[in-house]
Parts: sequence; structure tokens; C-alpha cells
Amino acid sequence: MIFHKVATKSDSKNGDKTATLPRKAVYRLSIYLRCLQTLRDNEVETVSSEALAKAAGVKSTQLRKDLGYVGQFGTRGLGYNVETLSVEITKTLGSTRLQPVVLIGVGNLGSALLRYGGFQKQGFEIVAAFDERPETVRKSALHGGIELHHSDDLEGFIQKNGVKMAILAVPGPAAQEVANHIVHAGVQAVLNFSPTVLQVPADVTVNNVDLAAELESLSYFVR
Amino acid sequence: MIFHKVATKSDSKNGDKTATLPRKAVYRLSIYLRCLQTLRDNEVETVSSEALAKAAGVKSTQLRKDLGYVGQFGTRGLGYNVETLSVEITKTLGSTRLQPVVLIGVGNLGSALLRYGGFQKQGFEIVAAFDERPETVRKSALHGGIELHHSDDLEGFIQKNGVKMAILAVPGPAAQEVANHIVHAGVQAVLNFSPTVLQVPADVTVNNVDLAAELESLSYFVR
DNA sequence: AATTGTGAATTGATTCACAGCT
DNA sequence: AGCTGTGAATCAATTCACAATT
Repeated sequence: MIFHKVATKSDSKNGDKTATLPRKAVYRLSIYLRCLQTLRDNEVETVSSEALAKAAGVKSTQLRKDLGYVGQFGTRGLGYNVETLSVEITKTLGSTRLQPVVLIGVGNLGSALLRYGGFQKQGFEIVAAFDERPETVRKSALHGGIELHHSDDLEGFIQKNGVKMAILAVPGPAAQEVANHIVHAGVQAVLNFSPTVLQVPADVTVNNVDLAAELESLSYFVR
Repeated sequence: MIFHKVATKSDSKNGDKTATLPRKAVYRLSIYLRCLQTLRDNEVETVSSEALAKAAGVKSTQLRKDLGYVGQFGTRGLGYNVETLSVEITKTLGSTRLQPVVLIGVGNLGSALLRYGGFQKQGFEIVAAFDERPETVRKSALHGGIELHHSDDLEGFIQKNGVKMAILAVPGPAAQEVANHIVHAGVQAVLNFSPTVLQVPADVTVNNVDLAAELESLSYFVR
């Protein structure tokens, strides 16, 4: 009934995007998708909102509400077809095609992300990695033929290849400057691991993963 | 006025903890703390809610509301004393002392976290690392004398040392089992990097960092 | 009988607006 | 005059409750 407009607001920059669909719902949809993947692998054909919600760690009403944003694909009394639902969520989240992503900053964290592999499985391809000093990066960090470039080539590469997403794993102080460059070159979405609040135009989305803050806020809960 | 009770609810397990203080506020407080740190380093003595909020990437009213949970330390017409405010937030977030933390799973991601260093700076100390096959872990991953143990020693270590926090960086399928063990041994807070929804008792807090979901949900915003 | 889909109700978080200090 | 502190208002997200469908 409602469609594709994302509410401004959430934990990071998001200046009124393209759709009405709460950012949190977007995030959860991608979790549902992974759960569905597992079900598919196990050749399960249908699943109820109850069961899928359990797997995803949410309430079934929440799941149904979220799916409501995507459309109506359930069969009452029966549940959802795993295949259909996967396809539909994938459509909504955009693209079955592999999204090209660049990784910037191949230090400890960056190189781990390169080897991590989890991204590729989810439909992303890290097409190139950039570092200020590529010569100091250990070869072993590179994987499956990912090219390592000097940061100077960043803007050119992004433009030439129409890259729209970047993972930022540079040290804090460098982050804003890098962000300026890549945004200028056309990047629209940034996954930021540096503990820096990035200033970006309203049409660029940033998701922050602040590891230190995660840990620190957790510590509040231990007695 | 209100104090130290955290609202149940948020993006991960949190079964009615010890305080009333929105989980999101806790998270932001730890960001404010880092901004204050920087100000301290630059020998700034006072800061207004306006300025600090800007640095932290939030609205000044939000900052003031958050600080309201902690207490009243501002001077009207002037702002906050950087030093005092740091101390008070630190108090609320608990402990100036170093929190001991164990890291479980020394694969790509785990070893990067070990070398990352950002945790230590924020008052955490990774006191030991555990892996199923410690012999396969490259020495270079270890740092500053962190001991590497076999996973079998996990429970014993946690109990003996009274460790309350753990970082979980094991492959998805293993995560739940490890979680059971460490919770049994006394861990109360888990930073979970595996893409698994952990089932834990209500008095254990889990923060999930789901890298693939972060990236995937971002991709929704690129056109 | 089971399970979806969704308005209405509720709960929670954010922002406003302004009184009250310094 | 400037800036904090906060109740009230708003806005967003979640959950309830139940009608509709298979």
C-alpha cells in the first residue's frame, strides 16, 4: 500500500532518500533475506511469519509489517513461499546483480574485511581496494584477484567504473577527506568504520559501524 | 531525575536490565565521551551543547536530553566543563577501570579486532583470545602479549578471571554454542559479529554487528 | 484451523518551546 | 545575552487485535 520512500531519520545521515520505508525495516529485510537463503538451501518451500520471525529474532507481527512494505506474497492459512519471498525482497532491496563496492584503507580492519567473504555471498563484490601506502600492505591480505591501488587513483576508478558504494576503513582523521573525494566522484552510500562523524550531502547515505562505541555501550549492561 | 534503568527493547536481546536509560542514549553517550576526549586533548575547557552535538553528529536538544539522564552538570549561559562531563559520563557508563574482555574466534575478523587497538583506547582490555585451532592462528595476529588459548579453556578462564564481556567472531554456525558456554560461565554482555541471532537469557545483553546486513541495507539507497 | 494483512492503539524516541540560571 | 534543563508536543516504530482468506 505504501511504497518505496525512506523516512529521513535514523542513526546516521539520511537526507530524505527515494522511498518511504523505515530504515530499520530495510535493515531487517536484509536479515530476513539471509534467513530465507538458509531455508532455500535446506529445500524448505514455505515458511510462516511465525517461523521466519523466530529465525530472524523478531516478533511475527513485526515481520509481517515489514513484509507489508514489500507487497503481499503470503497465502493465508499457509505462509510464504520461500522462493517467491526471497525474490521479492531482493527486488525491493534492489538488484540481483552484484553491486560493485570499493574498500578504502587496507589496514588491520580493512584487510580483514577483504578476506571476510561474507559480503560476496550477499551480492556484493569488492572490486578494488585502496590505500595510501599500497606497498606496505601484505600480499596475503589480497584475495581472489582484488586489485590494490594507491589512493590517488580513487576518484578516477570510481568514476570510470560507476561505483556507488564504498567501505571506509581508514584511520579516523583521514576519513572526512576521503569521504569528500569519493562523494565527489559519485559514491552514494558509505559503510563507515572510522569513529568519525562524516559530513556528507543529504543524498548520500552513511551507515556507521562504531566498534568502540558498541563495546562501550555494552559495558553499561554488565554489573 | 530519572536514573539508571534501561528500557527493554532495541535492536538486540535486552531483557529488562538494570536501569531506565534508552539503549540508544547509552550508545550516544559513548560517542559524546569520545568527542570530549578529543576536546580534552586540545585543552578545551568548556563546550556548549550546540558545539558538542555538532561534533557528535546529533541535534543539541538530543544531546541535552541524553545528558539529562546522567545528571546536571552544565552551567547555563556557559556550557559544560569538558573534564567534569567526561568524568560523569564515564561514571554512568560504568567504570573507569579497564574492563576485561575475551575475544573468541581468531579468524580474519577476529585477528583484525585484536590488532585494531581502538578498544584498548576506550577502556577495554582484551585479556585473552580463544580459537578452536589455536595452532593455525598466525603469530602475527597476536599483539602485546595477549594469550591465545584453545576454546576448551574458555569457561574456565572466564570464571577464574571474572570476565563479564566477550567479543564473538566465530563462524555463524558455531556462534550459538559458544554463546551458551560463555553465558553459562558468567558473561553478561556479548558483542556478536556472527550473522546469527543468538538466543540468550534475558539478563544477558547482545549487541549485533552484522556487516553483511549493514552493507545490504545500504545498497537500498543507491540508485 | 491456520495464518496473513492491516487499521488502531500503544509505546518509545526526538524535537519544540520556553522557563530558569549565571 | 547565552545556554541549560525539561515538560509538552510531535513523530516514528512496534505491537495488538481481529477481519479476511485459503
